[in-house]
Amino acid sequence: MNRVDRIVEHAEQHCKSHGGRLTVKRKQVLAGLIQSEKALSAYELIDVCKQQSGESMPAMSVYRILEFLEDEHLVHKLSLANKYVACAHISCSHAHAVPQFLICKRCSKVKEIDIKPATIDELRASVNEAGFELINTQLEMNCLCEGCISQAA
Amino acid sequence: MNRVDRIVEHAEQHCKSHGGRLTVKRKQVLAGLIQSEKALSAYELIDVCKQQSGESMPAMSVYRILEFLEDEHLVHKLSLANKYVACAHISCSHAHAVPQFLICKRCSKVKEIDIKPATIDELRASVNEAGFELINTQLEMNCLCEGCISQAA
DNA sequence: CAATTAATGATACGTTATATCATACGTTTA
DNA sequence: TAAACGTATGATATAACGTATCATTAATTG
Repeated sequence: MNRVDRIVEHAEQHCKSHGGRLTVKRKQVLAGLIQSEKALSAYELIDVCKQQSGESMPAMSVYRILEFLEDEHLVHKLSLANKYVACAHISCSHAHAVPQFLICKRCSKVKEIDIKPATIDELRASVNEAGFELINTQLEMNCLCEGCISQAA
Repeated sequence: MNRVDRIVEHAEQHCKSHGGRLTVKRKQVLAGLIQSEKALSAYELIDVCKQQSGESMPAMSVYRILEFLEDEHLVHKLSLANKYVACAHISCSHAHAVPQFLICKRCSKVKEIDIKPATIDELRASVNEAGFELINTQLEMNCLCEGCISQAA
């Protein structure tokens, strides 16, 4: 079984464990995202699905499915790029904190990292000093990835 | 002269100082953003301009003008909210570091803050550890503002 | 197996943004 | 001052992104 299938299988177990159903369509979408190894827009994902399965996938379905996958924490929406990316930790068994995302502005490769809690605390303190309150700590940062840095050089 | 006009005047001086032209239309757009004291979508801004001037402003123009104002650092685009906000420092004479934005998810009020450089450094270090490189430090964070916090309570 | 709930299909529409070509306006300069 | 040039705006079309709604099909449960 290949990498993608293994992850999808984990995802299915995850869903089953609390009554969710990872249907064929949903698997297609998730597999498309995992396969591509980068963030895709909803419409790029439609193309990927079409290529992989032959049949076309209506935009409406993709959005519905992405919403489901987000609720299941299998996919993250990246607002900075208006794209979606498979969670990097689907196959991990332990719980994960809110992740932070490094998004390559050039090739859309995404790295999901955990920033030191102390740094997050400092951030939150700065926010509170300003009278605001963080409602989540999902930071998204525009970056260049290793590959694109060396290409640019 | 009122607050908005004073800021617009500063903006005009800023543009003139290096050959930019803050035309009537551009002033309208900028003034609309300053007036509203929160982030607006391009189309909300069209409505505001229409109300203020009577004549309608084509979407194309607003986008062009927003681009100009961004280039002049008079307006920031907030990707997290798909909205635009007037720079909080137009009237300041000193140079500013890259700002960070606290965006109230409920009412679109925006606070532009400077996070402690040390915190930014830690952030950048985390990013570099992951093999990526920050291409800018404009963080955008989903928050609740003071007003909305107390309302929610 | 009927009833109910969940998922998908189909269609339309709303919102956000860009491409392109034409027109008007300001400057410069001959 | 008029031609020439660059900048700004108008007008129109279309691309890209996302949601609303109702119908239909599939799965689950009583």
